[in-house]
Amino acid sequence: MSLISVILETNEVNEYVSGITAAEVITDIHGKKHGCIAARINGIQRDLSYEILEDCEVAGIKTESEEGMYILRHSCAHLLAQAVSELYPNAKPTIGPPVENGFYYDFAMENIGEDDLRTIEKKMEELCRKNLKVERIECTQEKLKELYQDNPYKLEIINERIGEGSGSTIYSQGDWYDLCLGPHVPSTSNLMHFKLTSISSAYWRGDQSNEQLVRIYGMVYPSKHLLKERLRQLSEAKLRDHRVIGKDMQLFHIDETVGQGLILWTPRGASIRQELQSFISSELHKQFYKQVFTPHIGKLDLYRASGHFPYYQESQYPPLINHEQMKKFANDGCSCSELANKMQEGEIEGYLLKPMNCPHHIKIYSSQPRSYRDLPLRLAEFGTVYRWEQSGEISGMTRVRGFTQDDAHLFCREDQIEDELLGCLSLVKIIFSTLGMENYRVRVGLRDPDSSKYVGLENLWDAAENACRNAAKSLDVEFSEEPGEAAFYGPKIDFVVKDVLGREWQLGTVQVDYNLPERFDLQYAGSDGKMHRPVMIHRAPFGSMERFCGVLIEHFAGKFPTWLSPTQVAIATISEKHSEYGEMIAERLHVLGIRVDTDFSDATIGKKIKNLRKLKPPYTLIIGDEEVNNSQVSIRGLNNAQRNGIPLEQFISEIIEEINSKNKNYNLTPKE
RNA sequence: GCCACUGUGGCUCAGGGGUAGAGCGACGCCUUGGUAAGGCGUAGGUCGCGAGUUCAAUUCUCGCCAGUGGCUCCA
Repeated sequence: MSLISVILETNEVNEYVSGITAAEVITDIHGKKHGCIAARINGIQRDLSYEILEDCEVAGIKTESEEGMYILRHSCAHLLAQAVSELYPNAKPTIGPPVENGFYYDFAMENIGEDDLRTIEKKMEELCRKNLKVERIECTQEKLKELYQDNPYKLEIINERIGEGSGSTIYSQGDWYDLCLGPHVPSTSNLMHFKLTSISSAYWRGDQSNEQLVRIYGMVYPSKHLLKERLRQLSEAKLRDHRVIGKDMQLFHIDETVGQGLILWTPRGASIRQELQSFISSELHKQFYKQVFTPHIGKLDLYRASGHFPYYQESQYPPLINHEQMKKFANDGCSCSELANKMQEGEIEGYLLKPMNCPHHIKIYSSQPRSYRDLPLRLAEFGTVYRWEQSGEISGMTRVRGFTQDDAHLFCREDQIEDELLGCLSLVKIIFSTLGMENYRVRVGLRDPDSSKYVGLENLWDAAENACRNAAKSLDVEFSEEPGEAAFYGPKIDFVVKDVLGREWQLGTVQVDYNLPERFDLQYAGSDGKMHRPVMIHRAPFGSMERFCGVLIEHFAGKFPTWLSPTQVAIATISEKHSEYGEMIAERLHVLGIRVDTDFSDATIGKKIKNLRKLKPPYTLIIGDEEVNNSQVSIRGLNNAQRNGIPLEQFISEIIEEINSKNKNYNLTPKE
């Protein structure tokens, strides 16, 4: 019996008998109620049952910790798979990892419905109550292949990841086991507080050409309380959802008779968009951008030249075919399938709803000779584009089929790229910081060296990727470099935010493009008297007005700062005899360009306030005898704070200053 | 596009083989009320669309459309 030295989290060193388990060490340090789910031994996650044979460092992993939660989720995924295997003997488990906020498990099995989830949950509860011990068992590759002879998915993993002659581990609980490296909770009884949340299809290994699997999602928490807390959070998040708020506040409307993914901006939403566009336009002016306007369609040949039509044909609205050619096809007895082929082959003439603004802007560039003195040329347009997004993808304002980019194309010399990128990024920064959007991540999308989808010369790609990296560094924000995330024509810098449900959306983007100038043979006269090829930068700091507004609605939970708010001032009168004064105020504010909503009805003041609150006005003016007699207003904020007896003129000058400064609650934060 | 679920007045939702109900909102009357629902009344629905089964379909079946959660895709 030999002694080993164990370094604890506190840096103390204890001596134990070799063969002691991680659990015993942790219990020795923290007592029986240590709240640990697993251990970290020499930095490696281990089961609590792990036997310690040599000198090492030991630390407990608390269940509530991020690490602990992932282990809990992972174990619960196993529990789910066990329940499914018992209820559906033909189901073949594939993989089931923990993910942010929960876990999922993919099965090759018959399709099941939501009711079946409840049955599976019951089975899982039953297995929890059985208090099954979760055990780690070492297996050779041969043994694993034998265990999984009926499961081609597991066999695929075994063959790929586990070398011949070596082995791996399975984790068993009761009669059931799963190929897994662990670690896991000690017993199924640790997994009582779970809920299966949804069901979907998924492709084996995420590849559309592979077999479709049934994916079951769930969540699990160490206590009933935490599970309930999470469910409460989710239902609160729903109230913040831009689709819910958009309806409540009448910001936009989507009508199935207009078309899927086509946004109708109603007056209130339109006022938000208008303010944002004015804001960005003024910033663009400061950076010497030139505003242009271009049509919503362009000839197919234009998009053949740009490459968009052939490359993205599946995700565009079908072309608008010329009448003449249609007639000719009809006379020739062209069948539908022949027509489809002609479209595929590009043998048709007509127009395309523009999927991108760049070709139009390029034609503006090349509409006259350019010299190096003209560069950089920055052409900006709120350009509306149309893309045939997959029907299952369309969602609210964040994924739509017609959207307006705050687009611009910068035509510059190669030596200007980095400065131009910096200018673009500063624009994004100004916008995000003005709106208080701090929770974004920056992604530098690079090419995937193994993929063939990218066009252009390697050395140009390298230069452009370096320029993006350097520009991103200037942001002083952490960024990730992601191979395979580049556009097919060049690298890019994306700004990504999360919505209330935790889904990520790309907003702003800055992309370097050597490809289109080449395709359209763009030129400028250099100082050397020779012709040169400019480089293009595509950039859209908002991304699209639709998506940005959707995200912004959630960011503010509908409570927009005064400069953006669809209703900037609401007015409610105590009784009808105050209507005249109310009208007068509304008129004065309206003339000053302030957006006002009123309620002068005969309802009680409490009711009027309640109703007006649905519009989420930053300020509600209450008008009664006091105010009328003294030319005052009483101001009620959305936070219910109150300032009474403010002279009307003072309120007007204060709110105008607040709006102009784009500050929230400037000088008008009501006293507590 | 794929899988699951959902679709009932403007909104939120109940109901369910015998052609529909509530609350809020709207409108009208009463009330003239000081800070998150005063009272009474009225209007408003081919129960997403189209077929089928049935004596009878909003309810059951099928197809389509749209929405929701995922998967895949995203210039």
